[in-house]
Amino acid sequence: MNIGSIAKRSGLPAKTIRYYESIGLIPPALRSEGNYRTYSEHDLQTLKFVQRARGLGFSVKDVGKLLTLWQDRRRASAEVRRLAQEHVGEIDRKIEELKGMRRTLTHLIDQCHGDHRPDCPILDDLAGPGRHAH
Amino acid sequence: MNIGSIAKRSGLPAKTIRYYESIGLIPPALRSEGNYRTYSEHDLQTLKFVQRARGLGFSVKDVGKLLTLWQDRRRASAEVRRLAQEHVGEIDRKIEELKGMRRTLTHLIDQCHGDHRPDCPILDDLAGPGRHAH
DNA sequence: AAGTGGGCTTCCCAACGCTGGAAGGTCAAG
DNA sequence: CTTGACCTTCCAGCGTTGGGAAGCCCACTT
Repeated sequence: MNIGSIAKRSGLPAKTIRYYESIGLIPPALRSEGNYRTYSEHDLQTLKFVQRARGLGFSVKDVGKLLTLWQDRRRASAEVRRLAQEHVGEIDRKIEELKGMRRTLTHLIDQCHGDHRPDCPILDDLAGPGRHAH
Repeated sequence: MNIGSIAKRSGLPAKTIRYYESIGLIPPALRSEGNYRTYSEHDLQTLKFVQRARGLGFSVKDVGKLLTLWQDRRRASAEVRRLAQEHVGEIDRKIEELKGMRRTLTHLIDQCHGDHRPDCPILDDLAGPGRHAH
């Protein structure tokens, strides 16, 4: 299986697969006589694993840890659980940050009549404190 | 006022201010005899504006647009409002994406006993369909 | 045998928004 | 005059790709 086929089947672009190899996230692929990367079904499983973990927002670094744990049959599930929980914590922080922005913005938008006139509470607020109460 | 002072007062690191100047987000600062950047109170207002807009998650590019609108006394507030609404849309998309990840992760975490044993539904799920350890 | 077209290779550059560091100039105080 | 804090420019890198150039490989047709 060449990189194009495994790319389609794993859902990861060929470029990304080469990148993951270059940074050591996945081991170097075997090469054919013509120097093409060749992949097995097992490699496909690995790449699918990576794709799903990335889809859940894990950093490439954390995906590396997960891969190691996955391949270690003696790992403690607590370790995986802890990684996942930390990640949920990060996600929660991001959500809260975004919600804060959202609150402020919608509040400002509500106050802005949004017509042809230049008066604009949004800009007024960005321009500095003391012009509007939140 | 040198860059260090305005950095402290605006909340933006000196490096960042130089960077903003280099990409044209803010106009080049006047220079002292010794080639130091010198800033006025007006510049401070501009930098504070930038800092607040960035804090609301606007991209540097959009901050540029907001600055232009801010300085144009004839602008229509509708333009600003539209920019802000688009930004809220982006924020909503990000929040939904994160919430989706969060849902999946917490579901998996709930199923993982998280002790010393190797059995781990989180990894089983990442490994793909049909591989559930039951 | 030669050509054609697609896939593969490596390498470099761009993107985002900074951040760090090196090498050196300026300034005020002791 | 020296020290040390501040400033200058330039270069490089972070993370995760995506784009594209230049060239090799392979299977197919003519």
